[in-house]
Amino acid sequence: MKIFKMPKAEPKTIQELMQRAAALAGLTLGEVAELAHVKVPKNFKREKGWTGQLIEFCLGASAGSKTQQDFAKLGIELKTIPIDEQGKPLETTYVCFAPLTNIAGIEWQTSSVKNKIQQVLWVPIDGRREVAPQDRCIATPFLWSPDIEQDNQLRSDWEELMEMIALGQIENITARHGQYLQLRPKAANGNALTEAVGKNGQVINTRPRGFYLRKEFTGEILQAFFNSDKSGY
DNA sequence: CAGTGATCATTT
DNA sequence: AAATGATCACTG
Repeated sequence: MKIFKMPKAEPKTIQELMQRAAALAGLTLGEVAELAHVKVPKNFKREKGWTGQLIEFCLGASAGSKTQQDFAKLGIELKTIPIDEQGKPLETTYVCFAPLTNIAGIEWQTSSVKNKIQQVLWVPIDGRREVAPQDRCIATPFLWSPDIEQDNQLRSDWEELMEMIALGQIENITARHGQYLQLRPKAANGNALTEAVGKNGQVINTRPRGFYLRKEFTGEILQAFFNSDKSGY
């Protein structure tokens, strides 16, 4: 049984990060919140990113809204993911904003999506709505990098979506496009607007969009890990 | 407004 | 019941 202690600084090595993460396994959000001296919301209607921020804090990620990975030095992105009793994801996973202008010449290999998910520290957490947030248990965190097949799956979807954007078809893209990577609105509300390319190449205003990993995709990642999990948790 | 962290809630 | 489209809080 590992005892979790709040970190004072950013982890300097992957080993240090993974040790901190491993120490969170089995704890409830309520227990972790107490260690962090914060209150657990009764629901997430008004604090949707609460869990992610808590885990960031617990692992020593530097706060702020940077476009880079959470642990840039280590090249690792942190993602909490809500799961059900079978370990299946309950929500899609937000990756990053989609560029809607000046996208000529942009490529998968250097894209924000590719960069963000090169190496992810997944922290699966019970996300069942029938369980009170304070009682939701943290499962075993694990490190993942896309294999060739997964990279190809995402690249294929990404190229399809980016081509539509480049051709001024942004308004025709729905969340139904993309088998593993989808494009959905990502904003504070429906009034938020940003520039994009219209049907005839003109500048139009549209709702900002973000890339999301479908549950089918993250579900396979989780399943692959749980099937080989030797942690005994 | 753009970006971080995501889940909510209406529609299908 | 599941997925899409909408939304919440906070920081530069």
